[in-house]
Order: sequence, then structure tokens, then C-alpha cells
Amino acid sequence: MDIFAEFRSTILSALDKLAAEGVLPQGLETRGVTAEPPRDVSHGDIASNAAMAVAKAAKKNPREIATVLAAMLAEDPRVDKAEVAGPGFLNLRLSGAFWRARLTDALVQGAEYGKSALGAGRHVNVEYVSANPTGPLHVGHTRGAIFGDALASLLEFAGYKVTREYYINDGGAQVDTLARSAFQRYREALGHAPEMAEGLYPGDYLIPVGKAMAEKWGDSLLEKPEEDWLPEVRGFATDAMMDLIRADLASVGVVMDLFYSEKSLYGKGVIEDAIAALEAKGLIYQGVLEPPKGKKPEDWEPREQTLFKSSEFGDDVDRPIRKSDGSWTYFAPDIAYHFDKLQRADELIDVFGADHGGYVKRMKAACKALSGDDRLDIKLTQLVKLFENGAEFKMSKRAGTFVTLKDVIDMVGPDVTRFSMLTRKNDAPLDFDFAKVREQSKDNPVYYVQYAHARICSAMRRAADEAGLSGLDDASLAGADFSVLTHDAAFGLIRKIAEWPRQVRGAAENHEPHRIAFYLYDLASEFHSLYNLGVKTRELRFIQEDDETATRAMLALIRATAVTISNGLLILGVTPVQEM
RNA sequence: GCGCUGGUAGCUCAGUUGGAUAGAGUACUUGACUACGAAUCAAGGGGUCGGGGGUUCGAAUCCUCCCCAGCGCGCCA
Repeated sequence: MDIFAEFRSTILSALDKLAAEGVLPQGLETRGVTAEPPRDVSHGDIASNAAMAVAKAAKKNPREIATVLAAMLAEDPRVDKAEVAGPGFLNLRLSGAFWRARLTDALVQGAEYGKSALGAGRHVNVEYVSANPTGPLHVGHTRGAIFGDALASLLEFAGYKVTREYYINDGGAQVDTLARSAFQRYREALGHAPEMAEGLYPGDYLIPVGKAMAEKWGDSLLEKPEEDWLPEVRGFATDAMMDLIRADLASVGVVMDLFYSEKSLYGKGVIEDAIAALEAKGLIYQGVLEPPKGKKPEDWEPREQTLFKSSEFGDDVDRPIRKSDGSWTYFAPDIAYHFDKLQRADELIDVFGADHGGYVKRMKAACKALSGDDRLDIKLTQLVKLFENGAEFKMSKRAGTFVTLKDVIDMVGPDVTRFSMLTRKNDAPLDFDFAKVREQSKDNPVYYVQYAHARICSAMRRAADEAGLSGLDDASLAGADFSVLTHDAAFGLIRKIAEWPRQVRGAAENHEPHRIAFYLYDLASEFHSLYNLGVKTRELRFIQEDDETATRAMLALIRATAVTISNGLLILGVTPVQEM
């Protein structure tokens, strides 16, 4: 249970009661009322701004309202003390028994602990990676893949039904380029020198594709004109690239539910239907665009084309749907794709790289025009800068020497990569230093969190093996006598554990998985701190030879910690290791 | 020229949706393992929250104008 949400509703009903009694006016706006853990522990366990939030509308002194609220809340059996502080804060101190009972929540609910009804079974579609199928994934894609995947898991944990989706851009000119590049590797496999013309993809990863083509077709394609082999080679090479990409994704633990092909939209009237839906709303017209500013196009000519009134929905200018020769622009199939997704999900999330930032407004505009609401959220992941011992790692796509996802995973492994990339907001740039991230120590928060989990597992093993205790499963420990847990350090940890459901909710609502990573770090910190106090303070040891009651209470506390760490790490896709 | 995203301690970054004295890590200084894993802990100094103005009980957070950085802005995808 989310104790903060619970106390917020307790406070809200107290306000209602005051309104019913005529102390406060009816129908007060209470949306701004909060119940939060205060920054400073001396302010108690829960702080609320309720009195200040309603004071103005009620035309009363906030401290006066807070005093009345405090008197009401003081009657609540869960509350030890209710005070008014500062300009009108309501500070609650909860009873020790109430706090200790939170351990039961974690132990009984186990892997379910922290799940919420936020999603209420609503269907959310998370589209991420969606890299062009023209080569292996590089570091930039890695961040998007990990972010999107963690976000999807987070939303699942928060009660949504989630579809993880990848949009394959296999309908444009870049897959022709891929086919031509693969064809050169095919010639190479047959003993001819490849001719990598300007603009082709020179990377080595197409060499095996060329070989496979030679096995499949022999030399039969060599003398044919391009238009004869292009369609088949395009399909073959695209499939090969998607196999490569799937393998790359699997190596960081990313598994998609659905790969959606752009090509599949063509020729079936899907695009036409989507555009017709916009046309029915009067949002499609023939017109001429202004020339772009800033960059000076030399061959700019004003031409009439089919435009979508995206500027009516917050975009800067209207966007072309058809080229002047009548064919679709790239925007048209994207509209159709989102039109399709709108029918499949209650909420949509697109995860784009920062280089697609200019695309956000028009895509949101299209969705809003089609659905009439704002159910598309677009998250941009900023660039990843690679370092090795402080020196910048340069990658050049032109030379075909970019750092791939596989390179990164081979060097540092999936757990470290995932956690490191998730300890940053998606919209802040990320510095990724191989030397630092490989270091198995303090500089590396993932080990810090995993170490806490491993330490707990170790203590549990010792309790069973050396102390010879039995009945150490979570269900049995949930029935332990917690009343011996009175020390501040133990309470610090309990409070942190009790915060977990609230953290999940906040992270899920805002689509910010990084909050989970930071929370886990804090939780691990509370745990390590308690552990070290045990070195000097006997009653804080997890295993106390002469006192089974105290031992079982302490074990319950650290098991509740482990359950929470494990739940959090699994959302992030990081292994909760038992030993390290 | 316009748009998007950032600017918080020497460095890397959080900041609970407008709350109380702005926090971690790192680095630096010092201390803690003859019983629970030192990949750990404890203590210390370090700030014009890019700058100015505004909104209000209250601003790192909201509005506005500047400055700096990254990314983007064609019928390319």
C-alpha cells in the first residue's frame, strides 16, 4: 500500500468533514493537496500542505485550518503526533507499530510489492529503438532500447497492459541503399572486387550477407540488371539486418512483442484511410510552403503539394503529405502507423533519439487530430558520449567504424550498461566512460545496489547454515515479532521500504524509469548504513546468537529490503545477484 | 532566423510536479574490519541553482526577456 496516497485521502476526508460542519466552505479545490515524506526527518513522517492549499479559497488563516486538522488527525490510531509548523504545514508522526507493519506488506506481497492499480489494465503501446534495418545497433540505439524497455517494464508493474513495439523503416530509399551495398558484398563473395560507391554502407557486417547471397543465388544475379534483383535482395538483406538487430537487442535483454513493417502499410489502402480520416476533418489541402529559413536551399522552388494542417495542433508549419509528383512523403506512412496504434492502445509512447526532436510536434499534431486527445507522449533520449579514461571515443558512421551495441555489451556486460544508462534522465546527455563503468567499485552504482542484495542473501544463508535457524521463508518471517525493532537506523530502512509503492507510482506517471534507479541507490545506502552500525552495536546485528526473536525481526527487515531491491532491479532489467 | 533539450558543489548528476536550512556520488582530508562480505560505513569543507525581471504565504521548479551548449529545421527517412 502507498501510505502517502492513503494519508492524503484521510486528510481529504477530514477537509470534507470540516466543510460539512460549516467550518470550511463547500466544494473547495483540493487538487493541490499533498502528503509527502518531508525532506527533513525532524518534520515527522508525513508532511501535508493541505491547510495552505485551501486557505486562500476558504479565506482563512492557514495555521488556523492546520490546527483544526491536526486535532482531527491526532485521533487517528496510526498517528502518534500531529503538529502545525511554519506557515501552516501539517506534520504527522506515525506510530512505530504502523511502520513495522509495512514490513508485512513487503514480505507477504513479495514480487508483487509495489505494484499499483495506476494502469488499471489500460493498454499502453511503447514504441522504441525502431532503428533503420540497415546495420547493427550502435550506442545511441542502446540507450533508447534500454530506456524504452525499462519504461515498458515499469508500466507493466504499475498495472498497465504493455506492448513493446519496433517500427521497421523498410519502405524508403535506405533499404535500396542497403540492397546495393549487400550486392557489392555478394560480388565480393564471388571473387569480384566490391565497388563501394559514395553513399553505400561500407561496414563489414554485410560481408556474411554477401556470402549468404552467393550460397542462395550462385552467380545468377551478376549479369542481371538492377531492377531484376533489387526487390529480392532488398527483402533478403532487410531480413538479415533484422536478425542482427534482434540478436543485438537480446544481448541487452530486450525482447519486442511486435515488429511492425512500414512496407506493410503500402498498397493496402491503410495510408489512404488514415489520410481520409484527416480529410474528413477538413485538415488536408493543396498549398505551397514557405522556403525553410536558416539553411539556404539552392534548388528551392515553390511547388503546390498536399499538406496537413498540423499548425492547428501546435506545429510550427503545415507538413507535406504528398510530394508534387503525387507519391507519399515519409510522413504519410507514419501517420498511418500511428492511426493504427491509436486503435490498438489507450496510451501511446514513442521513444526517439534526440536527432528526431524536430519530429515531435508534427507527430503529436497528427495523433491529436486523429484521436482528439493527447494520448501520445514522446520521450527523447539524448546523445551518448563515449569516453575511455576521460578521452572522447569518436565514432564515424561514414567510415563504418561506429561503436556498436555489441561492442559495449562485450566490454561491460548488460547489467552495468543498463543501470548506468538508467541513472540519468532520458532528456539529459549521457557520458559513458568505459574505464569507469568497468571498474567494479564505488564509482559504479550498480554494484552498490547489487552488493546490498548479495549481502542480504549471504546473511540469510548464514542464518540457516551457521545459526541453524529454520522457518526463514518470507511468509514465516512476516509473522515475526517486530516490536524489538526500535532503533532509528532500523526505522530509516523501514521508512525507505515503505516509500517504494509511491516511487513506482511517481516514476510510472511521469514515464521516468530513472527514478527507480535513484531510489534503489538510496535504499541500498540505508541498508549498508544499518549493516555497518551492527559492527559496533550488538542489537543491530542481523544474527544475534542468544536472541532468536531479535534475529527473526532483523531478518524480516532485511528480507523486506531484498524483496524491494529485487523488484526494482527487475524493472530495470538488472540481475539481483545472490553472490558477487 | 525558428524550434526542441539542457545549464544546480572542482567533476558526474538528483531534486518527491510550487514547500521548510538546495542533496547524493566523485575528488580531497580524517577515522572504522582478532564475529554478521571494507565492492562497505562514519565525519569535514565545498553553492550567485546560467543572468535580469515578474507571479505569491513560499520559486531550482511557473511566466517573460537575454546568455551559453547540444540537436533539429527541404518533396531525404
